[in-house]
Amino acid sequence: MKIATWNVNSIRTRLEHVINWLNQNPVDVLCLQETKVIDADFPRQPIEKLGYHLYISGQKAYNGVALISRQPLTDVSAGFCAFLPNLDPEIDQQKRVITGVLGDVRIINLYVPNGSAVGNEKYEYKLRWLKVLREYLQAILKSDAAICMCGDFNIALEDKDIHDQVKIDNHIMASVPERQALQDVLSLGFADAFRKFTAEGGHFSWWDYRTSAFKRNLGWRIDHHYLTSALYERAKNCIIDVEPRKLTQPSDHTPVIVEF
Amino acid sequence: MKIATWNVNSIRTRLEHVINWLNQNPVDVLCLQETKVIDADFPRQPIEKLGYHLYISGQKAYNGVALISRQPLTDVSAGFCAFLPNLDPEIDQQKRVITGVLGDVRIINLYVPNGSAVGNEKYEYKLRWLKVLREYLQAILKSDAAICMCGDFNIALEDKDIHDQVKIDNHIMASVPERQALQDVLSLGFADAFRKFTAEGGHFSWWDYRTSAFKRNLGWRIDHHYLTSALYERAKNCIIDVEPRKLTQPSDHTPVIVEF
DNA sequence: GACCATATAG
DNA sequence: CTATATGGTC
Repeated sequence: MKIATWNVNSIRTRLEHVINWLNQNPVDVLCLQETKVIDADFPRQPIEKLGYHLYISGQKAYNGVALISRQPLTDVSAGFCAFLPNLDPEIDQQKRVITGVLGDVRIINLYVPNGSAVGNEKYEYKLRWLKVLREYLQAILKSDAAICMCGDFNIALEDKDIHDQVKIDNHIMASVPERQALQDVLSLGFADAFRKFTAEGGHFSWWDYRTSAFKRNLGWRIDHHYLTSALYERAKNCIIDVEPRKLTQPSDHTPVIVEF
Repeated sequence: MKIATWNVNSIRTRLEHVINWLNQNPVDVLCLQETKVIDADFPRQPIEKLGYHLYISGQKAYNGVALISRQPLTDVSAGFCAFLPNLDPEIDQQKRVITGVLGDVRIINLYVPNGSAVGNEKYEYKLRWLKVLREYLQAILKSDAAICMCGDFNIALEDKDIHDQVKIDNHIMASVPERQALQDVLSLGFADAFRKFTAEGGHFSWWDYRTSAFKRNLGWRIDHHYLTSALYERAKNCIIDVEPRKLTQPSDHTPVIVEF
């Protein structure tokens, strides 16, 4: 089973890239983030014409997540409230969570808030959101054992996940509080699939559009697959496909694929 | 000598179309309107690399005219005030006029105000502008005999220059006062090059982007070459090239070419 | 309908 | 730098 994650930065702008990539990379599930489109306007036909099933949770202009699956998924739901019914539903106004089950694996597709800059309002929201994510996973873990939680986490846990031209100190996506908040999430029993196979740094999944960051390979590894232990044991490989970032009008992120 | 006029509706968006068209249509002078760019940002290199000389008068977002010429032009100037120094310079804030001389022909490239809707403020400006144009031409006629005045006039002088699905009565670009204002201009001694060769209606140079107007051929002939009498006699043909309007991301106007 | 400006986000 | 929303123009 192959599960990929890709922040496409607008599915409508990136539709051709996604279709071409799926044709060349027949994964079982492709998790998209930043689809940036309401459900009614999602380009559903072109995906389904390729033989995939589609599950989406989008909004206007921002955020938005989608699951593209070769086989039908079961128990699909969007938002934290699906597993935390007592939660203030306001947390699900931003469409950042969608989940479904394939075989014995629950896939959780996340678009973690970026946070803008350390200390501001959006940063506080990011930390609060990660706390809710932890509760959400606790609820899910009551019923599901094999979980693949993937997506754009907007956090690089280790300095070696970040190019060396940036002052990491208190930088958004690398600050101690957000790293700690993510570690608190992972402490429920998740491990980074990529790090099972690759120890060294210099592997990135996101390069800022600005300052020719990709050309200079000034990237960050912020798109992850976090697996519960039994699934982590089954992981056969986890690779970053840099090719789509080389295309014209690329997303600033590139796909990451785990195989079981 | 071939002189073309083309409202490109943004030279930056249409640069490739213009380059391809020039390669396939080696005219002596191409007059552009609605370049929509300040002079500093005009894509000068790609035009000059093709072997053309470039003379521009642009502004931010709106209007803007340019002369693209195989040979250098002489006596190039922009704005009405170049020939009417006592005029309030405010009239030249909108970049709608550029002129230059090739051989014995003075080319005047115009972007006549659209006028928005009959009776409103912009319409009054259009009528005032056409009065100033008349004075401008009177000044030029003191020194120049052979004049090719071309561009987007935003006026269809005859009903047969307009498709038959529109209520022409008092319609902008067809109202009596603006037609009269243009006739007053032409009465200085100008004649429509296109009508030297083609009497029938149904020939258009502009089709609204909306309501699939081009597909249904619901167009207007509002882009013209008006020639002084001696030059009118020398005119060998005048044709509308509809092809560029068929391209993807086209301008809403298409080129018109006169040959002497 | 397509373009530009501005604002916001990343 | 590359997206989207809104408002203005044609």
